[in-house]
Amino acid sequence: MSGPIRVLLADDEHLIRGAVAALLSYEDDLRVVAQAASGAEALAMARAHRPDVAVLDLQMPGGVDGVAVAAELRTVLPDCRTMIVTSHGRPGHLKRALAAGVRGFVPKTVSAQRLAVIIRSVHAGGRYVDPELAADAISAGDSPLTAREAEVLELAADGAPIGDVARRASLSPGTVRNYLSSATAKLSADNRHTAVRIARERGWL
Amino acid sequence: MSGPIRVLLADDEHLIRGAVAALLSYEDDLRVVAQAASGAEALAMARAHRPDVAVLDLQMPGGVDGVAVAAELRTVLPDCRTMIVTSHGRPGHLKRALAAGVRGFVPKTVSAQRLAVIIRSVHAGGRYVDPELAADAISAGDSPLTAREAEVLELAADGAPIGDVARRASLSPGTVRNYLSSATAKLSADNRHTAVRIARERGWL
DNA sequence: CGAAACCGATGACAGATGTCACTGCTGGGA
DNA sequence: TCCCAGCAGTGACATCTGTCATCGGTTTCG
Repeated sequence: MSGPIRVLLADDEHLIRGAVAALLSYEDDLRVVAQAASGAEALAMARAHRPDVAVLDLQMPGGVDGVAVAAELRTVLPDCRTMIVTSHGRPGHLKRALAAGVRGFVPKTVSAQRLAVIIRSVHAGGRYVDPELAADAISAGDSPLTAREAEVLELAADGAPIGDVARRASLSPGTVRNYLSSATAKLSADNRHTAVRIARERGWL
Repeated sequence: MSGPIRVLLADDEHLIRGAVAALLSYEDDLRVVAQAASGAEALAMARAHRPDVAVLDLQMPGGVDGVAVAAELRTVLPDCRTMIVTSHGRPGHLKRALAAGVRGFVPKTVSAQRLAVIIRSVHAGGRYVDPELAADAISAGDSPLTAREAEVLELAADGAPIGDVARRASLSPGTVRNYLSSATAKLSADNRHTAVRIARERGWL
């Protein structure tokens, strides 16, 4: 009753994008109608080709990552289902993705056949989250950090001294120290640097 | 006068590995004779199938990365040319790779067609290094860090306090501080944490 | 041999950092 | 309404860190 599923593929790695496109083309009911190498390009392509499903790499150059694209697509093309494919499956990414309306979240370790199956499932209105990533996300739990704590920790992530962080956050150095101290305590880390690492691992940053 | 080029493909991401294998199979003179999802598996496969060219992902699970595989292959299968494919092209990786006898170093942003061309070139005895990565490596230059400085910086990379680092390095805390201080100065960083970041970026860690 | 570089360590010092207590202010929620 | 959590700040204190000078030992190179 309907034509093939129209797929948008976004991945900055040409080798992978092209190769996946080739493999998916073996499936009669899937058609890759557009490809993109960055988040911005993905949005432009989506507007132009109006795909049924957008398969997005999580990390792409240019600041606009897969989740951002998904969030934008939800308003621009509400009928387009989105899914994320990624190499590094941090729990927090999964949460962000689901919050952005993403319906599929899979690691790149899956085979192309499985990917095709999942694309069909997502297109049909289903959801799919890699079981292992889901387990990680559940065990990681919710972030205990308040908004400001996370914000300040983010600004301190590059290892800059507190003075710099305070200036960038437009806060008093003392306040910054307090936030970093409480964040460090909540993550039971030795100092803010390990706190950053832990928060990153948990996907809370 | 000779058969197709026998290729070993090693990448932990099944999606990519399978897809690249499929694309390379379009080339009449290339044949993917073995695939591996880890460094150890790659070595086993290489021993069993004796490929002409090994295409290795830089980062693979299990401690044995692409460069380690290449180094091992040089003694086990001296006739097998090796090349590295990677997503993150840090200058230092390139150096390590070349030192390990790798003859090709390309980012995953290349197309499959180009990869095929490069495989042929490497098999014919040529070398190929991505121009952009080469430029980065040259501009990054050699590491100014001494062996101990790099070692201590590595141990301090997780943000652990100096006492821990000293214990793990079996050094006096004072000595650790001195090494970290000189390393920080050489990298003109604010503190050891940013020094770690800079060294990582340059591939000196 | 002498010089230079690296390794390992100590001591001293200033400044950065982590921790705690305490003060206001604000916006919910019971 | 009161109470609590979060936000923003100050002050004080102990500790950690970064920096410097200095020492003795070793390798290596000219």
